[in-house]
Amino acid sequence: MKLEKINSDSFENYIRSKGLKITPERLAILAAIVTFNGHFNADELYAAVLTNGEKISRATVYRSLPLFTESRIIHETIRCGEKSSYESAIGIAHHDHLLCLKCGKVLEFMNHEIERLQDELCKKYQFESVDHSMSIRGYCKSCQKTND
Amino acid sequence: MKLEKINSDSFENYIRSKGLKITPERLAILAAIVTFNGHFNADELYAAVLTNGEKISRATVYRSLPLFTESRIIHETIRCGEKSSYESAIGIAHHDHLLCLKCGKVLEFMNHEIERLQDELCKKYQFESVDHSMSIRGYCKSCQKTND
DNA sequence: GTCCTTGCAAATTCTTTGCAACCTC
DNA sequence: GAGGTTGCAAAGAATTTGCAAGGAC
Repeated sequence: MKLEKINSDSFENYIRSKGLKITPERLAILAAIVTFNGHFNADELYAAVLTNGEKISRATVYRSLPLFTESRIIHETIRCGEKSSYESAIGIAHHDHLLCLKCGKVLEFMNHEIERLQDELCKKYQFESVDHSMSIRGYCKSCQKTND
Repeated sequence: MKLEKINSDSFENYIRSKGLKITPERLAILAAIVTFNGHFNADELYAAVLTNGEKISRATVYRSLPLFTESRIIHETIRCGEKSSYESAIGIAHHDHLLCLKCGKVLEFMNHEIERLQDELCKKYQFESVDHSMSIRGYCKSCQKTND
């Protein structure tokens, strides 16, 4: 798939530009990241790599996470109670989140107008944006009824 | 100060409505929260309570955090690398964040238009909003020059 | 008096690190 | 071959929990 190729390229470029090395472990982790459509945490990523039949250690996953965030393959998203959570930044339309405090459901949405305002803001503050996350916490439709 | 009274009331109402109890420890923690203008984490909150001359245990602070978030006195904010971070939600105008990936600086801003759009979105999804956080990651003005 | 809370210390959970062997460039 | 990388197991950091004693209502 085209998108994946582009992304593995950008990862490899980053790695090389830093004088680091492409290893089978890192490629296995990248492959696992690509399979995620939504959010994942370190442990889920580790599990996904194992599921793919690759044997690596948890430490390697943890050590690779900064490389992937720095090469903008993934980014850290808000944590809502749990551990650090990441999200693949590739091949997915950017979106923001509505988090239900009751059932834990995550609704994703995308609003061009908000995106545009964010760009304006960055301009105003002369801030070079890399990515952003927005999340609204509250109660989803079905939890409002049962809300105590 | 008026604001503080209002907030300690809302905390006490919440506590009572749940059949829980107002304790000196909880009040000491609330008092410490009020002194924060910005962000803090569990340990900083614990330290602040001690600084105020109150002797409580770290476990009590951890156990109280959910109570304060549920009563909307504080809310969890995005974590950027560190531990869970909280922010007092009282007496402070709501704002969002620009996080510099290089120097770690946090710029705060507030944009009414974005707030308004968020409200619209919630309406559209029939989502009852409690609070929200938005953060834009990137490079601040001074770090762009030295950016490698 | 009942049931919630606290402090303590131990237990968990998540993440990082030291080190010797190993692999990439 | 030099220097980055890995796995392992141990170390660390943050947070949670069990339990007996204490406190709020």
